[in-house]
Amino acid sequence: MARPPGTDVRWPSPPSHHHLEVAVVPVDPPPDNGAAPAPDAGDDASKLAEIIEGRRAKIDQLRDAGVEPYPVRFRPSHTVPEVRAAYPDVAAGTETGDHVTIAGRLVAKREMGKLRFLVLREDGQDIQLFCPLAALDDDSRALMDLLDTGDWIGATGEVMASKKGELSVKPATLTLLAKGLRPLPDKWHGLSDTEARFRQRELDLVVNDDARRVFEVRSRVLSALRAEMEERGFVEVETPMLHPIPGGATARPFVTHHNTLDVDLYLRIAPELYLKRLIAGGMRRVFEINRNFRNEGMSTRHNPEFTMLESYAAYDDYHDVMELTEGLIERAARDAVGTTDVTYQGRPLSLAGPYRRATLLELTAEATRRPDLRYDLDVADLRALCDTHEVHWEHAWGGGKLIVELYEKLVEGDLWEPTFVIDHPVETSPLARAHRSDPHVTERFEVIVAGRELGNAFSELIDPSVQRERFEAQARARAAGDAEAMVVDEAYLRAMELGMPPTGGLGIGVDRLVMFLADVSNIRDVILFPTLRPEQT
RNA sequence: GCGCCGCUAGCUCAAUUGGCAGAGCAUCCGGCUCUUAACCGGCAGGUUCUAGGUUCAAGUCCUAGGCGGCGCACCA
Repeated sequence: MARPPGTDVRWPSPPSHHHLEVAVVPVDPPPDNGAAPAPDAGDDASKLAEIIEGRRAKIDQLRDAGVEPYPVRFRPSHTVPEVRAAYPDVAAGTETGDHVTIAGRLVAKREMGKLRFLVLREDGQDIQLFCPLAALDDDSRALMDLLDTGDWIGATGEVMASKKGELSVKPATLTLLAKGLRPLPDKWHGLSDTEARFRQRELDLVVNDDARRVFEVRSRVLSALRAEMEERGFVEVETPMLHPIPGGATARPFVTHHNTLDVDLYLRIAPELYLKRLIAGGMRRVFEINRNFRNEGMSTRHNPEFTMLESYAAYDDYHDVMELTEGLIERAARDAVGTTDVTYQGRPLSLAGPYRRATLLELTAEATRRPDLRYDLDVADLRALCDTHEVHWEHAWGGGKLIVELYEKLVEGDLWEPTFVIDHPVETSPLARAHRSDPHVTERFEVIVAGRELGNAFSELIDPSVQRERFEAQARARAAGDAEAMVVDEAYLRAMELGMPPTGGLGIGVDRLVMFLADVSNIRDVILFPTLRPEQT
């Protein structure tokens, strides 16, 4: 929460991280043991307050008995998954003679008089603690009665299997590692309230196996992308998140302010311009995986901060980048889920290349049944075509923009299998170079998967004079009221004037790639702490 | 930004045309040495998201607001 001094994110307004917690139900402080004051035990919920108070009382009892409820260190000999893996089949009712020390969160207790069964969870895997009270030392037996689900505990004992064949550890000692104050969600139904899952991701991770699975997939995707890039000779770099002027994409930025410099800065909407300056400087192949921020609408596919992979490779054109894109997506799929043949939202999806390649113009011509479709058709004709298909248009738009709008409305959503939609018009592609054989379009592609844009790439524009003209056209659009249009970036132009080799550039939406591989439909399910309105009380 | 839907105990959910707010799990108390959604008995737990309104009576109907989900718009 604490921001570095001197920064102050002004948009959106800084959330109040320390709204007053008014204790409606008074909670007696623990008697004089120096314990921290109650965080917020006394919400309006009396039952919750009662539970928390009961657990505080247990902490007092523990301290009175000389047990530290929040000790400093613990050394397990094995993780729970390691124990499970090491003893795949212990015959029912047998003891192995092997002793282990394990740790985890207590997630269930089943008490049968003098025999107790505890369930310990670590790294998403459970193991049973088989606890005849007689097998425990005195301290552990006393501790047993003060344990609650949610507590972190350690256990040392023999690996065995119960009469029903459940792999178990029979502890001789139990150690409290951290006392939990709050109850766990329902052990059977778990936590299904979506808002609670997003706001309290830690709870989601404790009780929902699927949440853990999704973020494991995400982690493997990130590793796979890095491995593939490195194997292809790319160097990972980090470029600024604070930009003096927003650039590299058409999007509305977040504004912030630096106090010492007394200048407004923008959270980056794309790293593109900085990465290309590195290419101009002679770094032959670079990539960055990091956050971008766009101050625009939120939806199941858009979070205000999202993760992009961007890469630039000297000497390459967009055909090379298509090959790279296929390699990255295939690698991510294989490493993250073991196959390129996945199921997304109940429908099969093959991520194995090579992907279909089709021009934006031919796809749109087909969808509109206008084989004569061209970018230089009379604008009135194209506007009429938009009207026919109920596509909104504006007078400022030229033929390129009109055809792109038709494409997005009529074509994009229906492209299920991965498709390279290539050769976008110059009008909507200010940073891409003109096509080598068609002046109306650029050497650009978008890779579409399951009807959604997953990546965007082009043969980069490297001619500084043309780039200046494109910037100036954008600046005119901006002056005319287009808040997303680009501004002239002189520092970037200066780098291009130094000389930039032919370059192939790529951007892939990592969150969306994870969505396909984890088979989830809401981007918030692949972002640990998605942007939400601040909680109010 | 617009539309639709949702919000009831710590969690998951009920509550008939507007008629005494309930259950399961969890908690608390008692019992139980092979349970695994353990079981059995008992106690307790509520600002029904908020503020107004209609009504003899509102969880339920009306108005405004809050938060979330989904769809549309915008974008990656």
